[in-house]
Amino acid sequence: MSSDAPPLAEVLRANGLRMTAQRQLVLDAVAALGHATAEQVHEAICGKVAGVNITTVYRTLDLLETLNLVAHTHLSHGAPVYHLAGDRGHVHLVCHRCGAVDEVSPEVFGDLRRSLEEQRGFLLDVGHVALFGICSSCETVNR
Amino acid sequence: MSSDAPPLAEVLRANGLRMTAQRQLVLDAVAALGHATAEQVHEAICGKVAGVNITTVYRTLDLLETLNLVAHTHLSHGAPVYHLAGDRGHVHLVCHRCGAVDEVSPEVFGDLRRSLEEQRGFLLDVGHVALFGICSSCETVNR
DNA sequence: GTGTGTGCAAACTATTTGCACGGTA
DNA sequence: TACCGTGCAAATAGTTTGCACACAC
Repeated sequence: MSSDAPPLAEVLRANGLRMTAQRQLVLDAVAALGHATAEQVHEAICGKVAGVNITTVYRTLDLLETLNLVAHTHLSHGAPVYHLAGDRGHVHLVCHRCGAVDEVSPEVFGDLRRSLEEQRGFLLDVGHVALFGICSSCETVNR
Repeated sequence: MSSDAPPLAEVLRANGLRMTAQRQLVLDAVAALGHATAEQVHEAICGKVAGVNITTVYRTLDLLETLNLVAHTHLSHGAPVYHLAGDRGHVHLVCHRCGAVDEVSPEVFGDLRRSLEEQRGFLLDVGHVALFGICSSCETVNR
């Protein structure tokens, strides 16, 4: 599970980049939150230390994505959601009604992936997929 | 194919709304474009007649969606893409590399849908799904 | 004539960019 | 010391809202 904590300093170093507190904070926040928007990451960091700018969060998320430490997915309203790249391959289930985000194993995509590749020559990127629908809670509660 | 052109005037009338040139233009543009952002719809209309405001396009798309004449899907970068509600159920394949948008029948979701419902009680809304990956063109051309 | 729909402009949210300063290496 | 990274503020993109006028009914 937590076997491969990303060696941030090393990765940065290897790319001629510098290790900074902000970068560690952003990476930690993403890891802690599971999946979160840039704004949510910013808020989480502000809860710990003051003075980290939202701009820096955006830039750092972008950087971390380039370094393949985090990845982003497009959920509902267009706010990209970031998560650890190690989590790549998990699929988001977004509830239309309550907005809850659940995750499933990409294994459920097995057949679909094969079909798309055969029928369309389309190489599905499972890690970037968001599925919409009604979650079990909402389904039970209402109507 | 074009058997069920939406009777816009009727639907509007039935809801106590008024028929206007703008509303017809927006609906026509969505139908003609297949899937397009609000801005693209606006541009398409401006190509025909001048003087239709982008604000009106947004408002009209929203209205047409309420009337179930069009629906929107979230593709890549956060700009919602509108299409005829009759097309609902088609699935978007978005290419990470070239941005091309292809469509497939929701039938390919058959098994997945069943799995999600059984495993998670999640009712998949196929019409709102966008899948990301590499399209056949990009796959062939470049590696 | 009456009230809805539209156009214009401004407000708003989310994100990006420019520039000077501060901190890492 | 040298240059990268950050903070601040302004710019940008996408979308929404307020208000007065115009048009559908």
